[in-house]
Amino acid sequence: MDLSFLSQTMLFRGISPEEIGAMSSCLGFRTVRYARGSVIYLTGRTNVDIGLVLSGAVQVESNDLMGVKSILNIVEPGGVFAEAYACCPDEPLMVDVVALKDSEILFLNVKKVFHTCPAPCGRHTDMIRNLVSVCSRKNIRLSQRIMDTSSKTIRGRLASYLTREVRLQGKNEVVIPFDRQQLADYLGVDRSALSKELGKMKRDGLLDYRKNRFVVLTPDL
Amino acid sequence: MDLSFLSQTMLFRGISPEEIGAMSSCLGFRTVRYARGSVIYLTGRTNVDIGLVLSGAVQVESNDLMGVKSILNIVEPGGVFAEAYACCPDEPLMVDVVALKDSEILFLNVKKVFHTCPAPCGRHTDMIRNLVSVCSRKNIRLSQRIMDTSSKTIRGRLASYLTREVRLQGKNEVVIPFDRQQLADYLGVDRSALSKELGKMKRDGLLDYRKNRFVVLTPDL
DNA sequence: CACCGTATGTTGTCATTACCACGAAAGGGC
DNA sequence: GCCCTTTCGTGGTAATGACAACATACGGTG
Repeated sequence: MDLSFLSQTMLFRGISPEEIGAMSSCLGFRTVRYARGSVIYLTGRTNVDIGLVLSGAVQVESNDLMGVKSILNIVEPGGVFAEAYACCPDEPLMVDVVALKDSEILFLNVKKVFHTCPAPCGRHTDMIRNLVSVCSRKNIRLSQRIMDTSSKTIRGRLASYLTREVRLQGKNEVVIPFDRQQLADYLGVDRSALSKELGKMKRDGLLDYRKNRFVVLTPDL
Repeated sequence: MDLSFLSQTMLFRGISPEEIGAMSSCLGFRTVRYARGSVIYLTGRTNVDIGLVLSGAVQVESNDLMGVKSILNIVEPGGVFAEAYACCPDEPLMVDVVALKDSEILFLNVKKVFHTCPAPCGRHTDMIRNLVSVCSRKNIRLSQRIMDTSSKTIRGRLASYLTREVRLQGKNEVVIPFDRQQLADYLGVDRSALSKELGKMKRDGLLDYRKNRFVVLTPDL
C-alpha cells in the first residue's frame, strides 16, 4: 500500500505516512480490486464502509425503477465515496456504486475511525476532522448542483452554472470538466436541446465556446 | 441559555448540560436575536460561524441574479445551518439565510470547535463526531432531492419522492411535511401543473390523497 | 352567517424542451 | 491516407409543463 499517496488525500491530510501505517491495523484497512463495470455497492445495502479510490475510478449513480440512470458523482483516485451513508448506519444506501475502470478500493470502517483508541494511533481526531471537511465540501457541491438545476429553462441553468465557474476561475474564459453529454446530465437536460440552446446563446452574443472552453461575454448572461 | 435544550440537539448529542456549560467559554458561544424577515447571512460572506436555531425558524435560500428564489432548507429549533460553509473557510457563501420568524441564534466558531483543548472541556471530539453526523445526514438529504428532481416528468419526480416516503414510513399511507406549493418547490415544478398531474394519477388509479395524506396504490407507481 | 384569506383544483394557451434521426466534425489506431 | 468510434450540431415533431386566470373549498374571525 502506498502510504505516501494516502497521506496526500483529503481524508488523511496532515497525517504522515508513518502515522498512517501505525493506524492501519486499528482502522481495519481492507483493500479490494474491482474489474471495470463491476458493482461495488448496490442500492439497499446498509452498514457500508467508507470507500477510498486508490486507483481507477468509480461512479455513484441512482438507478430509477424504470431504469433511468442519473450520475451523482464520479470519484477519482484519492477521493472517497459512501462516507455519508457510512456515517448514518440507519440510512440504507440509495445509490449504486460501480467501477468505471479496473479499480482498487480501500475500505475504512467508520466505527473504527470514530473509536479513538489510546496512545500509539493518536490521529483519530485528525481523521474525523478531515471527514468533516470532506463531507462539508461535498455538501456544498450538492447544494450548487441543486441551484444549477433550479431554473426551469436550459438557458437559466447554464447561466447559473457558468457564472459561478467564471467567478471561481476569475476569468471570462473557463474550461469546464464536462463534455456535452456530461454537462447535459449535470444540468438535467437533453444533450441535443443543450446544444441547440448553446447555439442560440452564441448567436445572441451572450457567450462563445469551442469544445469545453467557454467565454462568457456578458457579466450576468 | 437553556443547556438542557442544547444537549438534545444533534450537535450536542451525548454531551450533558453541565459539560456544555463547561465548554461554553472555550467554544465562544454567541447568541443573537433576529427579527422576522431580517438577514442573518448574505451571499458572498466568508468565515461564517455555524448557526444553531434556539427559537424561531430560518430559511436558507438561493437568490438568483434574476431574482428567482429557490428554497434550499428550512431550519427549525435545534437545527443548524451554514455548517458546511463554516467548515470550508475558502468557499464563499452561495446562499442567503433569513429569519422566517423572530429568532434566536447561537453561533459557534468552527475553529474553536476543532481546536481540542486539554482537560476540563474534554468533549470536543464528541462534538466533531456529531458534526460529521449532521453533515452526513444533510448530505443524504441533498442527494435525495437531486434524485427526486432528476426525472424530466412531474410524474417521475412524484414517483421518486413518494416511493421513498412509502419505504421509509413502512406504510402505503404517508403524511408528507409539505403543502402543495412547498411540494412543487421541492420537486422544482409549477404548483398548478403538480395539481394537474396528481389528479391524473388519481384517475389512473395509481394513488389517492387528501391534503397532505397520500396513499400509494401500486408498489412502484 | 357573511366575510376574508389561504390552499387547492381546473381550464386553456403557448413556450420550451424531450425525443428521434441524421450528418458533420473530430480524434485514434493501423 | 483510411476506417472506426465518439462527440457535437441541426432539423422536425410531439409531448410536457409553465403560466395566467378563474373556480372551489376550507378555516378562521367579526
